[in-house]
Amino acid sequence: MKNVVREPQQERSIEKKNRIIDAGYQLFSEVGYYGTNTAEIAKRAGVSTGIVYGYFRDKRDILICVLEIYIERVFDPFLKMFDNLTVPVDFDTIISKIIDMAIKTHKNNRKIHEALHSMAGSDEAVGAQFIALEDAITLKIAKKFSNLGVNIDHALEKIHFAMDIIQSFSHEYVFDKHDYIDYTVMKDMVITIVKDLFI
Amino acid sequence: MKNVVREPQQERSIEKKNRIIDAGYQLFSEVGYYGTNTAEIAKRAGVSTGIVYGYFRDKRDILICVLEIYIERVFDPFLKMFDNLTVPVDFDTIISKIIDMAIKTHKNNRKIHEALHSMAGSDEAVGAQFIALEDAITLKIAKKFSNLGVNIDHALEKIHFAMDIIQSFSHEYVFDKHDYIDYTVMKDMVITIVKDLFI
Amino acid sequence: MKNVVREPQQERSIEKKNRIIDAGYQLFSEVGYYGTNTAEIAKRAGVSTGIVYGYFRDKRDILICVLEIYIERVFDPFLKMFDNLTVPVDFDTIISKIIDMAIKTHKNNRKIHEALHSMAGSDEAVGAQFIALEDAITLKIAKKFSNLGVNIDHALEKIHFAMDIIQSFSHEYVFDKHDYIDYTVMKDMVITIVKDLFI
Amino acid sequence: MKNVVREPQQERSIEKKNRIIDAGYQLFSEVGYYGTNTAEIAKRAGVSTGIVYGYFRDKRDILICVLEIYIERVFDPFLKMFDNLTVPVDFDTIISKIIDMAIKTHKNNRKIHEALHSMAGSDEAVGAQFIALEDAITLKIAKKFSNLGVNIDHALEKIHFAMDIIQSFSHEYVFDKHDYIDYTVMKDMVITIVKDLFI
DNA sequence: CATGAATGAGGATTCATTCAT
DNA sequence: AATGAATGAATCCTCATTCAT
Repeated sequence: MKNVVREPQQERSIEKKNRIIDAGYQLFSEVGYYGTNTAEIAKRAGVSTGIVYGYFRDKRDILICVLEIYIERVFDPFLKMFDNLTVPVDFDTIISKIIDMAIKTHKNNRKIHEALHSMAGSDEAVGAQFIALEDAITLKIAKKFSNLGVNIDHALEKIHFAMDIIQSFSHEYVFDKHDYIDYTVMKDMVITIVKDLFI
Repeated sequence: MKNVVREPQQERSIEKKNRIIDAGYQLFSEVGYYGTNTAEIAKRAGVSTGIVYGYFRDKRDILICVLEIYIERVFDPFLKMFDNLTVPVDFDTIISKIIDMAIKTHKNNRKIHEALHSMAGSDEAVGAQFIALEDAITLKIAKKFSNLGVNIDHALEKIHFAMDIIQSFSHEYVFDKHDYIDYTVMKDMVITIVKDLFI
Repeated sequence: MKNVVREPQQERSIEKKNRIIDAGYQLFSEVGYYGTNTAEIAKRAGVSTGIVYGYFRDKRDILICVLEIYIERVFDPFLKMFDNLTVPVDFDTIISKIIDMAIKTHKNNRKIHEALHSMAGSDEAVGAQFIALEDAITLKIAKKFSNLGVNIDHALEKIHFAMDIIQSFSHEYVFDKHDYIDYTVMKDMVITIVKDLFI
Repeated sequence: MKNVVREPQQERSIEKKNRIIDAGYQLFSEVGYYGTNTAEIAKRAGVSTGIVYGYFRDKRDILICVLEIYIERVFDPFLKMFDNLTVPVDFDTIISKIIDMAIKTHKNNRKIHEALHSMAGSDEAVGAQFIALEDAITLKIAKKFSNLGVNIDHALEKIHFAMDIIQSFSHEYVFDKHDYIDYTVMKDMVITIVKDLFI
């Protein structure tokens, strides 16, 4: 029974595992998955190369954990925005808030976002995680509306697509920086479009 | 003077260079940039590994050329759609056509699209190319409208964002396949939204 | 004073040391010396990896102990067969019995036998042990005959060689399984040959 | 199609492949399979580590090739001894010759013999090769006798077992060196025994 | 005595790139 | 211009052994 990955119970161990994930997070952000080697991760985490394999099956396993952290960090606050929603839904406010948050998280995580997304194509599990995430968000929001008694035609399609648009815009906003674009104008466009979808 | 990359003049040479690019195109599509090695590219192209470095500075150089071909293949026909545009602009028709074409090119090039996009984050030149491309399209379309005497408020922002939405949807359409989504419905949403932007 | 190997006095300790040896015995049998790692030995023995080095200098030291156990288990009963020998020696019976026992022990210990023998070539101590063992057996049997007043020309050579033949046959019998060989016939050949040596 | 092993056509290449095999042969002899690393093999062969994997799938592949060479070197001359056999068979002479040759080849190849045999237990292919070899020898000799019109009861068992005995003796002769054994006496015993088998 | 986390040297293998022909 | 053999640094991962607790 080789390749057994320790499931750390000790506080110190958990902290060490987290340090490794953090190091991976940073390095994948900085130089991408393929630009990072395990020795570097270990060094950055302040541990030996060997122990990395005490906590993770392999390098890819670190990637998966980084992905989990990323999702937690980026999407959990996003989902929480819908917890306090009340009727009548003030779409104007919520949409604006969501876009602001999307921009903010994109800004704070732009490099790791790129790095992870670029793996989605080649690594099945990573791709699946992203899809699962979109599903979770779409379904959760739909359920929320349903619970509030708000009926929306083609709710799933609208929610999903609104998300796509917002993502796309946030990405645009944070990365591309086409200098001929007035992003304030564009942001208003997004708000209008998304609002129109739901009202 | 080492590392001089031959600019092939002979027909045979040009054809050989293209074969290499094609091989790269295929392999990057199939297994991604990091999953491909130069020996494999050479073999697929029917040339020796050595000569690859006669035509290309390094492996990345092949990537850049593949990217060029990709852009040519995918975006040139896209741009041509606007050549025959006449006033009054039939937005309904043109938007529908564009979406159909976007879906079609996404379908035909889904793997290479993934592969190249995943490089945009880690390779500056690749990222720059994508941005330049978006610029070219946005500006060309804007100019076309201008030439036709069609005045649109915030034309650049609208065109750019319309493109983003269509890209996003095409991607969604071709890749994700969330089973709870009715993509026909979504497509109509996209058409409506984009039309509303311009009318 | 580092690296001092504890000589366990406590009963519990002795039992623990034996458990480690047993674990080594099993694992060396199953996957060979190089296919076994110390962590696995510790786990199988139900002890920590660290304490293994409390009882053994290093991994090889476990091997040596396993070898001792092996010799004890396999050859002691063999030697005991000669204890009750009486004159006139009934070679027919004793040879037959010895062959049967050799086959039986080979069968019961085939894997560890392989594992240990394969180390004899590369590890001097292991090789020496095997030689010492053969010496012990040969000399003990010779002495027995001498004590019984049985005189045999070139007794040492005959005994030693008889042993070789029987070993070789047992090995053949248990391992090779050439399907064109009738091992019953072969066994009779062995008995005849060995008998002829001594009568 | 990765991991393609060059099948060298060029003279220079064949010579290089042989140099690697020879280096493996030597090193496996000197320090065993597990005591040898590929870098060392490459160095000894005067090539780079990389090219080793141009000629061999992996380290084990080198072992297999070494085994082939070993078999060729050791057993081919052995088989050739039977080519010129005529009736009536002079068992006395041929057996004596075979034993002499067996001793000689054992002497010349004692270390590699040990190294390869020690792998037979853990590597299925190596084990199978040894068995196939014994089969080939046994069957070839049997056929020879048959072709010569020499009829032997239980020929296969006798030939096989004679081989076993000779092997065993040669091994004894070359390796063990129990100092109380007179190997000249023992050799005569072997000759007598084997002769008695066939006459 | 005991634990099991930690170490880090070592090893097999890959692959972008160069070079002799 | 072309070949493909050759290079060797780099990488992932293992595991015997040590050490803090």
